[in-house]
Amino acid sequence: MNELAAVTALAALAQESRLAVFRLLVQRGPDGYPAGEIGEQLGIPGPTLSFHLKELAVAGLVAARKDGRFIYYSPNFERMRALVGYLTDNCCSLAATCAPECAAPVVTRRKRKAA
Amino acid sequence: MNELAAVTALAALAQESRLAVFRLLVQRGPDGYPAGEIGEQLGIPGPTLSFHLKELAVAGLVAARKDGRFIYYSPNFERMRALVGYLTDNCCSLAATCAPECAAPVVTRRKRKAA
DNA sequence: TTCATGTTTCCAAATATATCAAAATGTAGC
DNA sequence: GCTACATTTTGATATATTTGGAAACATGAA
Repeated sequence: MNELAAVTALAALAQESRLAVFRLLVQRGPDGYPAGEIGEQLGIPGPTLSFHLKELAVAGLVAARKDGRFIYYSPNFERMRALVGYLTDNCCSLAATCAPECAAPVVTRRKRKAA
Repeated sequence: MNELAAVTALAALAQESRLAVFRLLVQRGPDGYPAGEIGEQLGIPGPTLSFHLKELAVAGLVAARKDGRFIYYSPNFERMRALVGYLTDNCCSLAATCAPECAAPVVTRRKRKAA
């Protein structure tokens, strides 16, 4: 993930409604929810929700799958993982400062340069 | 870290200049850089930089320390760690989906409830 | 005090974002 | 075809963010 992609993803999550939408989708898992269901659960009117879903989709954080008249939105875990990876790699000091789950990480994710 | 704090921190990082500033400070470490040095390294005019530094400070991501005529800005690693923790806890599916450094996390960061 | 320097505040303009009513699009069933 | 429903697009408006010049503020040195 490059800087532009990171900024885009961060901006997508840096908004109350969108963060709520994304959290809801994460809770739900890969099946996702149709737009209407999301709007109902969070009390967001259609056009507003549509606007926010598009932002999340542009940032690559959610995927849309059409099924009949419904459009199911689901979280892109891979993308989210990439964002967290970017933050830990670039925005924390050394090694595992921002990877709290790891007591003592031994290997990093970086590819070794050819000698 | 609650939702509001998360949104604030995400918004602080969701801007090209600010992300660059924060990355620079992280690279630098706890000693920090005076504002002028940051501006010079990144080519950001004084008033603009001041505005961005304030945003980062309000979000709790940087600390300011005065030393003579200089104001040294340094990253708040604890805060960043909290943000990454929030994201992994709330915005990733199960367990370690977004903690790439960990092959098999055994313990979580959560405090055990008193029995 | 005066000067030079580092940084911020003030201000105004340009740009971007958020919201939602109304209209449009797409789809399923009749 | 028509109707009903799910969702998006349009378009207008309100609000917020970003930018940087000029001026102000703060500090240290002479």
